Amino acid sequence: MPRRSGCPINLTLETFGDRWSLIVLRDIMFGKARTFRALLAGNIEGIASNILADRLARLVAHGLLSRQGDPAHSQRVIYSLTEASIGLVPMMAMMGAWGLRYRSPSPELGIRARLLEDGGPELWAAFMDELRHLHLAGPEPARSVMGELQTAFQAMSRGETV
Amino acid sequence: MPRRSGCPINLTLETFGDRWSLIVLRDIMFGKARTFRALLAGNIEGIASNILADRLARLVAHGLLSRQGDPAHSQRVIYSLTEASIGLVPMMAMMGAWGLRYRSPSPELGIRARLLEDGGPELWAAFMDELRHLHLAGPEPARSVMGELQTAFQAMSRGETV
DNA sequence: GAAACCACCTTGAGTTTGCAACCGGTTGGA
DNA sequence: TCCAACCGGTTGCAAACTCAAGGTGGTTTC
Repeated sequence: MPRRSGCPINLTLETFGDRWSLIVLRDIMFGKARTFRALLAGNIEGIASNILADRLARLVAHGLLSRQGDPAHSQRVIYSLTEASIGLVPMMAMMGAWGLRYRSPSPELGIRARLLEDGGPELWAAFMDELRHLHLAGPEPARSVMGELQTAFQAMSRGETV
Repeated sequence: MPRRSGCPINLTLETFGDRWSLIVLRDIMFGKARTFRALLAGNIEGIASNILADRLARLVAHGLLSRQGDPAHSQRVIYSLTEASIGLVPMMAMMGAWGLRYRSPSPELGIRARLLEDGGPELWAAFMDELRHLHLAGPEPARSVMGELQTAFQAMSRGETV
């Protein structure tokens, strides 16, 4: 694949500079969906199946996802994050923080971005360890950032102030 | 404009989730190009003029750039960053950091990403103050991050180790 | 008065997107 | 043994977008 330039920002954009790739990664990262059907059904933006199929293949080709069969279900395919996509956590946090500040998201979806921003590098590291446990068979971490995000989201959905 | 969802990451993607918008912002932010011609000529990825025209208009419409005529040259247009696009500095730093780590950029272009990552929030804040001075008539800051990046880039281009 | 420069537009071919319907194979329950 | 539900996708199609090349009308400089 010919690169437009060797600039790091450009290389990042060439990898997932479109309107869907990061959405798919977000769903796998925060939404716990790991299969084609789960991603298709769980996506709130309403991704089309052909676009999802294309992006999953592309992300696997770029090394941001790995693809393995489920031993129990011969036709089920499970997608996992890789070290490269887990490395996107800080960038996701910053993107969420920007959207939170300048684009007025819905409150219950914005709370996760706020927690992720406020937590800073320490929380990102804990979350990345958790993702390594879930996707790369890393050791089980003491802290569950996923649980904290989930709890805050549910509280917010009930209309509480966090 | 109908939003696909209220998720902050999605809203961010809807604003500049394509292969060129951030490239244009990068050139204005780090490359000091402020006019159509300068952006067209200075862009190392070879952006086409119609794409540049489209993205400039779109970025202005989204509030990421402002557009003003040059009093000295009636037909010259000068584009400036806004508070919202200056707020992208941390995200740009993170994107550069990811590209640096996982995409092996060219050394002379990678050095800026490394400096920006290593500098952390303190350096980002200094850079943002400098951009406010250059684009929003803010007070002149004591530190010139732009100069530091430039110096490092030139040293790297000469083959020195930084 | 001519040449260079200015922001941007037009054209036309090729690519990508989004939607809806569909596919053959697998699984779990009756 | 049958069947409905589920599995990861694929196909056809129209609309939208992308791109390079070349051009536009006007302004500034020499």
